[in-house]
Amino acid sequence: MKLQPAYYLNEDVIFLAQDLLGKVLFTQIAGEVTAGIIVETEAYFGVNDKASHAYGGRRTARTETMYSEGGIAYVYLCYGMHHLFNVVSSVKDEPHAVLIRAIEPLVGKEIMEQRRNMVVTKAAISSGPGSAAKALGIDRSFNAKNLTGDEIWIEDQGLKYADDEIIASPRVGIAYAKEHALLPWRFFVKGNKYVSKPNHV
DNA sequence: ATCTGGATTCACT
DNA sequence: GTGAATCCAGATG
Repeated sequence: MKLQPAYYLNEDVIFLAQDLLGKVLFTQIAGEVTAGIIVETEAYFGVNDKASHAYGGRRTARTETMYSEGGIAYVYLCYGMHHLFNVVSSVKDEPHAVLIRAIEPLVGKEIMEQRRNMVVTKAAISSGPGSAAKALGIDRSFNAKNLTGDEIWIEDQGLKYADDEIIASPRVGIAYAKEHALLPWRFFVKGNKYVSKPNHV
């Protein structure tokens, strides 16, 4: 059920970004378990990706997390108030990562409602990377945590979306990356209401 | 030591 | 549609 370390060593981050759709992301904080089905991701293609913090092989205290061996979390604070959760993949020194952009609440919905101060029937509760992370209680303390531990992990519960239910489109919020902004490295589940906008092709 | 801007969201108009 | 909130990492002096 729980994805094992070998899964995260896959060097094809584009494949991984698609494969993670339908997997279930769990967190356990102070004994409270919450989980959601991953319905939207974005691939960040290591040193060759202008949109990546590790573009050009840049290594700093922050990006060092992405250079680690796959299977840990990379959590980054954006705009001073939003935590963005990424899955670090591939082998050591290959800084590939998958940004989790949206989840569909599955376990601990009441807890997520409290964290987000809105009812779970509202799509906005976990739509968009900042919201999804907040619903699951993820903050910077999760940075570099192992994804096979008991605080945060991902399970395969047998849910698999068909190819025609998965849509690939350009990524969001990275216009500064110029030509790389157009690469279809954002993946989401067609018609799922928790997918962040724009949710058309 | 100081400055700048971002892988965003929410509350208004 | 538009703007405000809000803070850390990275770059520069």
